[in-house]
Amino acid sequence: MYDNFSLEDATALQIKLAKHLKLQNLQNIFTIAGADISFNKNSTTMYAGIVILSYPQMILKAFALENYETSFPYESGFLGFREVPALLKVWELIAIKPDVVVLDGNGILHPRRMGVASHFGIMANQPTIGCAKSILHGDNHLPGKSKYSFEEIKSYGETLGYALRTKDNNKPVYISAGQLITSEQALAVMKKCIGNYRIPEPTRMAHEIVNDFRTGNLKAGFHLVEQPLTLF
DNA sequence: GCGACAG
DNA sequence: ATCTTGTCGC
Repeated sequence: MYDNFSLEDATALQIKLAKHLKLQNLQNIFTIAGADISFNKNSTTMYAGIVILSYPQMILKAFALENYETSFPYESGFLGFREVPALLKVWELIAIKPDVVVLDGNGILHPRRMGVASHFGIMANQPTIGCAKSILHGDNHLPGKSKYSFEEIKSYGETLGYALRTKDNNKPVYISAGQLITSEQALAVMKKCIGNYRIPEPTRMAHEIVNDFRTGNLKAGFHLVEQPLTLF
C-alpha cells in the first residue's frame, strides 16, 4: 500500500490526510476496540489484532487476528505507514464495527497531526483515539502522581492531547484524538478504560492477543468470546 | 547546529 | 517493538 514511499512522500501524504481530520463530539459509545501489532525481531511478518470490549464495562466480546507482510520500516513520526495497512486488513474481518477504536500510539499529538490513530481513523472513516506509552511531540508537563491525574500537552500554545496517570507513581500515557472525536472527550473515555494496569484495557488486551497470535496460541480470523453462563 | 525521536 | 534477570515498591 505504501511500497516505495520515501519519507518525503510520506510527509506530503500526512499533510494531505490531516486536512480530512474532523474532531467533533462522539456520542453513544457502547463498544470500544483496541488495536495492536506484534512481530518477531528481524521479521517482516506482522501479527495484527483488534479486540472489541463493552463500554464502560470493559468486558471482552470479540477479537480478530490477521497476518500482514510489512513493506515499511519503523520511522519515528511515520508509524502509520508501517501499521495502518496491517490494521485495515484485520478491520475487514469485523462485520459490526465498534463505536471507537483505541490505537497504540498518537493521534493528533504529532508534528503533522497525523499519528497512527489519526491515520487509521481517516483511512477507515472511523472514530479513533491515540494512546501512546511515551511522548513524541509537545511540552511534556507531567501530571500529579496519583491515578487519574492529567495534564494538557501543548504544542506552540495549542492543546493537542493529555498526559494521563493510569496508575499511582507510574509513567503516564499520552491521550489524543485520532479522528471523529475531540482530545477532551478522548481523555474522558480513556479514564473509564483504566483497569489495574498502566496500559488501559483496550490496548492492553489487544497487545495480549497479538502476542498469543504470534506465538501460535491463537489463530487468524474473527473470534466471538463466549459469555460466561449466569444462573437466573 | 544540536538533541530528541510513538512502535 | 523484541530480547531478558533481577529487583524495588505496594
